[in-house]
Amino acid sequence: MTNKEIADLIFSHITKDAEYYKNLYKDRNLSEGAIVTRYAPSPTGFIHMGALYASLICKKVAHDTNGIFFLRIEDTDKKREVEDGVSLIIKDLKDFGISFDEGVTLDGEKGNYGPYIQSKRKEIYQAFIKELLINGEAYVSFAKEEELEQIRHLQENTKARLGYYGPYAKDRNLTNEEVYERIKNGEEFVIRLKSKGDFNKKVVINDLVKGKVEMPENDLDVVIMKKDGLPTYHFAHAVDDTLMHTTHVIRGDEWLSSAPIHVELFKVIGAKVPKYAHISPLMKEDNGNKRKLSKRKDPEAAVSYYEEVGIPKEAVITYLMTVANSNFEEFMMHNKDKGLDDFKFDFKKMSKSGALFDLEKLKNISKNYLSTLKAEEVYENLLEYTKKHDEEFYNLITLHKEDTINTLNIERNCKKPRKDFESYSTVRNSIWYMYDELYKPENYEFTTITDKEEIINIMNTYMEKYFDANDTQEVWFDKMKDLASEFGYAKEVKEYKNNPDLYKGHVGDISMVLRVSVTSKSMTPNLYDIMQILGKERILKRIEILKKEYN
RNA sequence: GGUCUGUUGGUGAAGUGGCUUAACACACUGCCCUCUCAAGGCAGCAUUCACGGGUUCGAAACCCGUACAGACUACCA
Repeated sequence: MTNKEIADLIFSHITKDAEYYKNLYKDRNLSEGAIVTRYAPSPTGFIHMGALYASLICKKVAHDTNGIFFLRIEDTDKKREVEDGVSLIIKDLKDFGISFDEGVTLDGEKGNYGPYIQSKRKEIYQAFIKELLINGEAYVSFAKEEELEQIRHLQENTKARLGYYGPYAKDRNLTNEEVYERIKNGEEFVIRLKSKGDFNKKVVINDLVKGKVEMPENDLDVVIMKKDGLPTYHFAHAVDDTLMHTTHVIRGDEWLSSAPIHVELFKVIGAKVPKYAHISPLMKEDNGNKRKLSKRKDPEAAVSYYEEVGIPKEAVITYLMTVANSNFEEFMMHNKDKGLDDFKFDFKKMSKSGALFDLEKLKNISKNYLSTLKAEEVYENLLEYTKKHDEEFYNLITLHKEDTINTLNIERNCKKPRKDFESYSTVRNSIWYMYDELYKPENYEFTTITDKEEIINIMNTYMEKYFDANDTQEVWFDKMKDLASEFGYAKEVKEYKNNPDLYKGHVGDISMVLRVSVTSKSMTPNLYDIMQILGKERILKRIEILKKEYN
């Protein structure tokens, strides 16, 4: 009995061969040096940081070279699949500006190399497998779980290498007659690669990130088709990336160890091995050890965390690129007018070891990013954020739109803008006192001058004698000096420091009285601007509140 | 057990045999500036690159070994 008869028995419905598909999916006509990458997740839930990181790199590399970046869904494990998994992936990535030139979309597929969902490619994989079977490159295996376990025990006891290979791969030697019989009897089976590799010989992987890695050749008879007729990752990878003409496979470094399997698989289907880049994962410190950032254990690993805290997507992307390419940060520092698109990604600048995910650094990037926005932009984003997370504040900033924008604009339109906010969620805590509705001081943070009578005297005198809403900042501050002088405080801080005995304090102490009387806070942005926004009536009202408290 | 990979301050890192007395950035500390704050400026923070050998006139860089950490070793990806 021939191999072909076995192949026909199993794959009676497969009429096309590998050659057919190879001819069907012609080479992409791309310019010299164009890189084709793919992001190929399993639909097992929402996107996390590590996935965003990997897809960002894939996209960047492709687009830097006028190449193609496509999305393929690897759903060959039906047990782990999650409902809406695919749309979750697409939406989450889109939120962060990661979109695809080709592949699976929210409404159908786009591109000429589909289907892009592996479960829809069953016949394609099977055509390749059928051919392998006929050529004797693969074989039918009936080994059950218990049998495999036995082999493993034997290997452990005799300190042999684990796995289904060489002398342990008994089903290699099954006669076609026996195979035929057992299939006819309805016995379950898988298809395994009949490996020609030699463990004592080396394969070299020229990895774009890890460099030259030498490993023993694969000699494992790995499963290429599971009993449900779907391929394993290894085989699907070889077939898909051949047919879809992926030039660079960028994936997590947990795959590096199985690269020899993939090299053999590409060879056995008569295809060229793509270039590999095995990237290191984002890590997290855990009891003195590093471990992979985990979606379940670490809240900051969930992409939704940033939306909730109000850290802009742009900051997250910038941070990830900073981690990905160590020279990106310096590039941005020296090219403030340029953006991510102007930067050229380089695998050589990727770290070989996993970086600890640094939330502090991300916050700093976020803070800097927010400081570059126009007040109106901050306002719009703040509206969007509070609408979802802080309805009370949303209503207030909607009602007091102009005041809010003016407040956000304090010391913003200048060379060295303020960097008060690290996220949208921290804005309210910084400017709440600008809203009468929220202004219910529980604690006046007076510092040097704390005498209640003195404070009220200063405020009365200021309002009666010095206040004028039309003053420029310079005039206003000169008046502050006069006010200080009137109460026995030095006009200049230096003057006070030189002759501390001559004065009760200095002009700064007087400003502090005003600041706290009007906002209750000792730390605020420019006082002049704050008072301009509040206006005379509201300032007077606030002084009344203070007096009530202090009488 | 086997096979790979990694290890430079608290963190991310630069570094490709002499320009290194180890960039830069975050964090931290101090000073300056200043009406407070946020910034900004300046300075400090690894006498040394996990450890031990070797090669060399010269090593963080090259070689060997050890330790530690991580990955893989599924009909999961």
